[in-house]
Amino acid sequence: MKKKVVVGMSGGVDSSVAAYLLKEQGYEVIGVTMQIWQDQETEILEEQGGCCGLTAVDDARRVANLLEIPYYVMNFKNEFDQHVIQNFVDEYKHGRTPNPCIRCNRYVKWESLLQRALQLGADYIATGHYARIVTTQEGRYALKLSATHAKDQTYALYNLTQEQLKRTLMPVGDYTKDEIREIAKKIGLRTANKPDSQEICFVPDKDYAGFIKEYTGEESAPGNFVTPDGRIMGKHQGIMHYTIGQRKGLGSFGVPVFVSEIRPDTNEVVLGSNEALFQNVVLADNVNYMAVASFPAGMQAMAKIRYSHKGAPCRVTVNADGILRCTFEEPQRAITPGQALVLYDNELVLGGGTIIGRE
RNA sequence: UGGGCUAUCGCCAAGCGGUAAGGCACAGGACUUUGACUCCUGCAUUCGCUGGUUCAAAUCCAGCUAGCCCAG
Repeated sequence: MKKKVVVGMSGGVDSSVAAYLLKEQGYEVIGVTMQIWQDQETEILEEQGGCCGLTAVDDARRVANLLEIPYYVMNFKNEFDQHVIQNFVDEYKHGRTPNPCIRCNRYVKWESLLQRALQLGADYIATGHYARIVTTQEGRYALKLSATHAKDQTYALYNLTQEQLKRTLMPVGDYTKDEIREIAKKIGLRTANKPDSQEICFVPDKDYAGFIKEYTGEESAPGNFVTPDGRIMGKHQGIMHYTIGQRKGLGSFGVPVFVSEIRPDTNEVVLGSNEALFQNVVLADNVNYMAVASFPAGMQAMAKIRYSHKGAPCRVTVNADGILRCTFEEPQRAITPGQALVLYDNELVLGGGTIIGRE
């Protein structure tokens, strides 16, 4: 009997081709678009290529018709609000810089979608992510870099659980983006040239501080820009407008200045030179183990501290409280609390955690 | 009220008679399934104002205005 798979279809090229490939491979494919966030404004902006709007549904439905697979739209707005948006807002209010895509993947795209898929009698869920899933000799599931390292999305997926990975297929991870577009063109997908999505999908105008203000109904509290030694340099608009390493929007001080620290307790934003942004040690919590069940003390790894980070060699130790300590060989720029630390062994994702501090 | 000094883009600042450097900020674009960073492009027909000298002035001269400092 054919294995059944639910494919999360965004209407974009990648997930469309994923559905096609799985059908070719002999799976019984069901297409699903997750409604996670939508309002009048985003519907318009979605046309530039988002992941969760009306045109997404139209495009996905058309692709499903073309592939002759069943297609459903599922509502995950509550789950998205609860696990992604609320956390996003809360993190910013505390002076941290969250990566909502990571939580969306773990809690919405996987946890909730997988649950619904299983209810439909599916064996797997699948997406159009550029990553591969492998099993280790110890029988663990782990993400592996996609065929094109340039287009890799493992960073945003480090937090998936063993149970989730066990039931996941990522068929486009074996191809390059160009190959995927070729396939899309070959099978006549009208979305073959649709641009890649970007920006936070629920804040398409990039004004996330404005979004938080609207969502919470609270004004952001202005405070002081200060030097590392406490001298007041000016007024800031509220802590949530800033992130570590930021240069734009701070005002003129004669030389470039960057946000080096955010102090929610005193509502201060510390400004300093670019050089002051480099540090060697990252502390992280909520560690998720992927390719290995634990990290032996002093373990060597390559670590990424943000999505676009190329990765750098480091040594890792986890203390009794479960706090991960990662010491880089070379100082890294703008280690930012709230972002994820993801550890790699060559192409394999060893695991990762949420950055809570640095030294 | 005498004497001296200074007035060039939002900020800092080159220029010293030959037809307005640069930095910061800002704007737009590129990059990017997070926030940032980075990169590219743009940004004073005009030099406090008014006259004068000169082929030619932000650059020299005079007056005016404003700010700063010293003396009263």
